[in-house]
Amino acid sequence: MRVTSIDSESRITIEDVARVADVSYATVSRVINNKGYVSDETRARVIEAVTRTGYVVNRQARGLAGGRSQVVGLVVPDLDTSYCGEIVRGIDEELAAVSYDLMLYTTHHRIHRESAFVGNLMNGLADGLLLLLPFDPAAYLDSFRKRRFPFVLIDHEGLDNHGPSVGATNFQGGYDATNYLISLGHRRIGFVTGKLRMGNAIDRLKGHRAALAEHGLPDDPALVLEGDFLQPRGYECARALLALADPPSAIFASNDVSAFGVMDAIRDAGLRIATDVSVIGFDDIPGAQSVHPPLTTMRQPLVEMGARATRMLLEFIEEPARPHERVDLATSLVIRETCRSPAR
Amino acid sequence: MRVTSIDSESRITIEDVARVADVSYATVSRVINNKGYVSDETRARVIEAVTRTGYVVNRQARGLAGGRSQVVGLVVPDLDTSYCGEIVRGIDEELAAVSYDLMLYTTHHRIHRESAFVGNLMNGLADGLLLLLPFDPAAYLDSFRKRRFPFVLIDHEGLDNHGPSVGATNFQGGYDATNYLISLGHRRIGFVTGKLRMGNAIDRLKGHRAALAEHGLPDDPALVLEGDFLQPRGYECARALLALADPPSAIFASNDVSAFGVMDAIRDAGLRIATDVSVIGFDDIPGAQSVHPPLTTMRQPLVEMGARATRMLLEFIEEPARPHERVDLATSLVIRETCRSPAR
DNA sequence: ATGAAAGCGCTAACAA
DNA sequence: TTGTTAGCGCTTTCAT
Repeated sequence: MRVTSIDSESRITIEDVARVADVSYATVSRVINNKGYVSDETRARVIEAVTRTGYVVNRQARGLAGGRSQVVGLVVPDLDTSYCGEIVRGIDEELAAVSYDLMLYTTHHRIHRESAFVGNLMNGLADGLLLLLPFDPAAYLDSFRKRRFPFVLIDHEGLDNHGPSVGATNFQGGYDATNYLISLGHRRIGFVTGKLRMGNAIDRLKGHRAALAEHGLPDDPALVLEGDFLQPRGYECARALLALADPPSAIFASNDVSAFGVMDAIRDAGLRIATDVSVIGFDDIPGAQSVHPPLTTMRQPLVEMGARATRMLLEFIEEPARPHERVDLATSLVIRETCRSPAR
Repeated sequence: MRVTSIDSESRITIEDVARVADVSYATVSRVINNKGYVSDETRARVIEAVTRTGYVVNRQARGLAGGRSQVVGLVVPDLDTSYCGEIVRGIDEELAAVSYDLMLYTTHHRIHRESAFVGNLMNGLADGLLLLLPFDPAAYLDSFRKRRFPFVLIDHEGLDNHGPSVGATNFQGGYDATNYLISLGHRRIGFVTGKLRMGNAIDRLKGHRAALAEHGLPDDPALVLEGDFLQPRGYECARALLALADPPSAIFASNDVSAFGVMDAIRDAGLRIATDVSVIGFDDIPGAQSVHPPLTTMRQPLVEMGARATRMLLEFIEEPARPHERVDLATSLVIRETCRSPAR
C-alpha cells in the first residue's frame, strides 16, 4: 500500500523513458551509455524521449549495478590558499566535461583522516581518487594497488616511486628563478624553503643550489632558512635574512604565500621592494598579480596540473591496467615588478 | 562463470558480517542504523563482527534502498579566497562527526552550472544541499520546496524570504565598524562596497550609513565607491579615495580581500597604514592576521557559519517538515594594527 | 538490433 | 527480538 500522490514531480526512471520511446529499458540503457548496437532510428527515438521526460540517470543505481559511479574523490590538505583552489578549478572543469561529480575530503592536515576517507571512497562510492599533496600516501597506496583502484597523485614528488602522478618541474623552476636573479646581478640571494619534508620543497632548493653552483656562487648556509609555505613564516625568515650583517639583495621564497610574508618584512624594515630587495615567489597563485607591487614568480600551471591529473585518472578508470606515468608540467618565469638589479 | 580469485581484499558485504555474527543480515542492518529492536547481546556480537571483518557500508546500495545516502552537496561560487575555505572547514567538521560525505560543486560564477548541479544532486545523490552565496537561488528553490528536498542557504541575505539560511549580522557589523572608526576620531571615512547585487554588501553599507547618521556625519557620496570584494578593485577604489581633494582619514572595505588592496594603495601613495590612513576590513579570513600590519576587521564567524548551516541541514534531513529558520551569527570587532586615531 | 531477466548491496515492511 | 523478502533503478549477460 502506497500513498497515492499526484506529485507530478516524482522521480522519472529509465522505465518511464522506455515506455515513452516504446522500447525495452535495456535499450534505453544502451543509448545512454553508448554501448552495444542500437539502430539510428531507435536511438533517435530514445534520445527524444529522454529530453521530453527530463530523465536523469540515478547514479546510485548505476553504481550499484556495476556501472561507473561517475564520481571521483579528491583528498586535499586544506582550502586555505588559492593554491588548492586553482588546482580544483582544473579538476572540475575536466570533470564537468564528462559529467563526473566530485567528492571532496579535506584532511585539515590531520593525518588519520586521510586514510579514513580512503576506505570510504574505495567502497564503490568513487571510481577513482585524486590525492593532492598527500601527507602519507604510503599508508594506503598499497591497498589501491591491490584492489586495482585508480588513483593519481598531484604535486607529490615521490622520493620513491609512488605511482601515477602529476607535478611540476620543481628543480628546474628553482634553478630558473635563481638564475634570473643572478642574471639581474644579484650575488647574495636569500632562500626561504618550503616544508622540507615535502619533495617539491626539496627540489626547489636543489635547483636553487644548482644555479648558485653553476655560477660559482657560494652556498652560504646563513642564507637558507626553513619555511613552511605560510605567510607568517615567510615574514620571519625575511626579517632574519634582512638582519644579517651582510644581508641578501634578493630573496627567493618557495611559494607565493611566503613571498607575501617576505614582502611585508621588507617594507616593515623600511626598505623598498625591488629597489632595495628583490623578491621572487613560486606558484603564481591569483594573488600574486593583485598584490602590490605585483609579484614576480615562477609559475606552476596549477589549473593545468589539476586538469592533467584528472584526465590521467579518467584514463585509468577506463583502462586500469595501463602503465603508471609521471608527468611534470613545465614551470615558467612570470616577470612582474618585484625584481630589479641590485643597487650599486 | 567468474574468474576465481584469491583476492582476500574483495568487497565485504553486509552478508559476510551476518555470517560471521551468525544472524540474518537484516539484523546487521538494524545494528548499523540503530533502528528497531536488537538485544544487547546480539548487538555486541554484530559490532564485533563488523570490526573484525572491516565492513564498510556500501552507500550506493543504501541510497538506492531508500535509506539516506549520507552525502550532502555543497555548491560554491569559487575556491579562490580562504573565505569559502573557512566555511567549508566548518562544514566538513560537522559532517565528519556524523560520517556524512561532501559532494562539491564549484560554479566558477557560471550561473547555468548552478542549476545543472542541482538537478543532479536532487536525483538521490545527496540527502540535502548547502548553497554558499548562491547567485540565483530563486531559479531552483521552488523545486526544492516542491520535492521537500532539504537545503540551507549560507550567507545569502534574501531580500525576500528564500528559505532556511545562515548568515551574519551584516548590518550590525557595518554599523559597528564605522562606529569604531568614528570613536577613534575619524570624520571622513571612505567606504569600498562589495558587489551591490548581493544582500550582504548592501546591508554592510546600510550599517555604515546608519552609524554615520547617528553621529550626525554627512554621507558624502564621493566617499562611497562600488567594489566587488576583490583585491584589485579595492586597490583602485582606495587610490581614487586618496586622490580626493579632501581625502578620508580612514577606509572601510567591505571584505578583507579588498582591504588588502586598500592597504597596497595606501602604501603606493607613499602613506603609512594606520598612522596616515586607517583601514578596517570585514570577514577576518586567516590572511587578515598574517598580513602586515595585521588587519583590524569585523569578524564573521565563518567556520561556525558553515557548521551551523550543516547542523541545520542535518535537522531538515531528519525532519523535513520542520519550520524554516534563518539565523544570523554575530559579527565582532577584531582590533589589530591598521586603525589609529587620525593625525592632528 | 532488441528484449528478458538476473543481480548489485541494502533498507524497510511484514512475518514469525 | 529476529528472520524473510520485496524492491530501489540500473547495467549486463544471454537469448532471440
